[in-house]
Formats: sequence, structure tokens, C-alpha cells
Amino acid sequence: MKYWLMKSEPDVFSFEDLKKRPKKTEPWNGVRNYQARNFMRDEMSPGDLILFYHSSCEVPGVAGIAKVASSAYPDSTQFDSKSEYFDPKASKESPRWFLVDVMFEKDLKTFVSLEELKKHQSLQGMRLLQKGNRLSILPVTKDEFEFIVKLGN
DNA sequence: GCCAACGTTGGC
DNA sequence: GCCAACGTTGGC
Repeated sequence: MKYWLMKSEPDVFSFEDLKKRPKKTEPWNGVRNYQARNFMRDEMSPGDLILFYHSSCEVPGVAGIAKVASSAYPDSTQFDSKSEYFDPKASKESPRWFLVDVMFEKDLKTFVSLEELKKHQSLQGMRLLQKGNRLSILPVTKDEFEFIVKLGN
């Protein structure tokens, strides 16, 4: 089993929004970065655990725990000319963008802010904390994952 | 709103 | 295949 961190802008789609979905599940569409796509397509497996991270907001940080709920399949928005995520270079015969379904797993007692993460020596190696990091999907080690869950409980 | 970092595009 | 221009991300 692997561990991940996935960013979402809470104004667009928050951890609370995920909980409110009918099956507490959401297809993670709209990713248009090859590294992030490759993580979903090649490395994620159902059951992998996810730190659901709120970015580009007043207080960025980890809002809760989710899990990978499907294997990878083509992101349908790439074929939809009316979607902001439409990709004219993609076709159904050779899709370019893949996604997984993300499902609510559990709440944290407290939100774990980016500011808090930065305080801990054992998290300094996290890619999230490196300068210039922009990837919206990042692998996290088991130790980092468990440490952050502990901070939130 | 600013700006550093970084990915992508496209001309050559 | 290089690299300048451009667009986007995301913390502050």
C-alpha cells in the first residue's frame, strides 16, 4: 500500500464537498500534468491512503484522509469540448489523461496547517515543503503519513 | 495582487 | 533538440 498527498482548492472542491458526495466519492478529473497523471495511472492502487490537502486558500493544510477507490481510467472531461479541461489532442482511442476515484476515508480531529507541518523536523524531507513545489499529487512516506495523522488527532 | 518556480509550447 | 516566451501554481 502506498500513501499520497492530493491538493485541491477548497473553493472549488473541499474535503467537506467530498463527504457530501452521494457515495462520498469523486473522480479526480482535471489533472493536466504528466507527472501527476503518471502517479494516478501507474502507481496508485485501490486502498492507497491520501492526505487531502487544501491549497491556494487562507489557511493551506491537510483537511482529512481519503483513499483511492478505483483503478485508473480515462478522464472523460478531456473529450468534452464544452469542458474547461477539454484536450483537442486526446481521443477516445488514445486518451491522454487518466484519473482515479477518490473516496472519503476519515476525518481528522483538527486541521493540520502547512505552518504546522513546517515546524517538524521529521517532515522536512517532504516534497510538499520543498521550494518551488507545484505538483498537485505527491507521494508521501508511511512515516510521514502516520506522523501527520497523529498531528491531526 | 505579487512573484518565484517550473512546465509547456513552438520557432528555429 | 535548444531555449525564449508564456502560462500556471500556490504561498505570502
